[in-house]
Amino acid sequence: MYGEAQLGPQRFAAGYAIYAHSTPGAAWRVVSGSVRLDRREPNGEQNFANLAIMGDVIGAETLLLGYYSFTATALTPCLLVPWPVGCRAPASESLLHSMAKAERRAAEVIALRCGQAADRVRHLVMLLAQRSDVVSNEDSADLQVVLPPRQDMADITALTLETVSRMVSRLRHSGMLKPVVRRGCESNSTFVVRNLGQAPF
Amino acid sequence: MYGEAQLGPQRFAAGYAIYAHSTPGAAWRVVSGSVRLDRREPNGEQNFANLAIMGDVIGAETLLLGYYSFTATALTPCLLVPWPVGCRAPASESLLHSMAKAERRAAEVIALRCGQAADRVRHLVMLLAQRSDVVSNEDSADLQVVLPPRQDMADITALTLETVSRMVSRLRHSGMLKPVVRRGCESNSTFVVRNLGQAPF
DNA sequence: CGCATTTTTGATACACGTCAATCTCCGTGG
DNA sequence: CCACGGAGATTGACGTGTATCAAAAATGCG
Repeated sequence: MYGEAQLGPQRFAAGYAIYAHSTPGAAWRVVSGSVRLDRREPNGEQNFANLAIMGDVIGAETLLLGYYSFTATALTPCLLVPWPVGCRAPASESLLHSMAKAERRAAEVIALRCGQAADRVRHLVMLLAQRSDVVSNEDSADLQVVLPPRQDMADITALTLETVSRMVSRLRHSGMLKPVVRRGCESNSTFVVRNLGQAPF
Repeated sequence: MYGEAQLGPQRFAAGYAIYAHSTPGAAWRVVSGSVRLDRREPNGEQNFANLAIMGDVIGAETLLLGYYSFTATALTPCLLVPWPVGCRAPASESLLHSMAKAERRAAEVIALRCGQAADRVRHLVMLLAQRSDVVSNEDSADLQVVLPPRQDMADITALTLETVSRMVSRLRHSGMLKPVVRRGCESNSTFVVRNLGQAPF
């Protein structure tokens, strides 16, 4: 008997290939972290196709096809659990729920690719930012974010890694992003997010 | 008794508002034509969120929520039928099928927003092009396309309408798009598409 | 036919891409 | 412990593709 669906939560390190296009496997729900989905173009390239974050379901197409349509890669350290499992609600309702969420996520990713570079990067940061579990003592509105590598951020926003790097630097200087200090040096991927009076969107 | 789900196929003219965000209604399948979905931003604006073409299901979220999450507008004359109706397959399979298709469509729309302007417009044209029912006598590989207004094409590709207009002109001059003649004058929305040796995508 | 809307075309400006050099961070081995 | 090398990130200089602004042309509608 295959044990895939019975496996428990699974952790993946940043950059880790979670599953590959057209291989068999099951669906997962993203508990924490962020995942990029890529599709194989007719010419063989792998291009960014979608983004999954906390609460999103990935690989649902395997329930119908038996194999994955996309390739999934961990952008940041992430935790996945098999899906659907222990759904109290009927299967179709669970499906509808994740379908509705997927459509909203797709609309958000599409929105990440219009407007000026500064806004795109800022929106991406806000999308990835989560309420910080650790540093919740000082400012109640503070969030934390683990940014993916610059090249991945560039793929998501349809910018270049140089432009993304410049925009992240600008956000740091403006005070919106404050690097977290570990072992005496500032991380360039983990930040405290301070949403200073920016328009809610 | 409400008759929505029992209604038959329905036609919409280009530019017609099919349904509005947060109003009650049912789901539809697009039989022909193209539809844009918009989402209401926190600031009140309506922004392009997704594209639906032949075979896509729109408004599936109403099965769960009872109301629409997006606003739907006809980009070109289109024909919709209620969904799901007369599904021989079990409901969950039909759902999965449309979910998988929605994910692939989202990936395609995301891909329409990267690369150079010329490629983006060309890809959009190829996405909207259908095997022409009428003019199928001369060249077997010829397709036909009804282009949406330039402003809508601009919203979809994240370009400006001026740039889109220039790219369409360029495609016309390159011979890829040939305007259909009606009442003696060339249409600027209906074209015969000739995929001359361009890369398969 | 005349007016409003959409589309086309042109001139100019600038935001971002491109290319390249430098810097930081880590792991490896002497 | 430090030297070395590779990968990713940062910063700068410059060119270009597209946005912007503006005007004319084409189209559709009453």
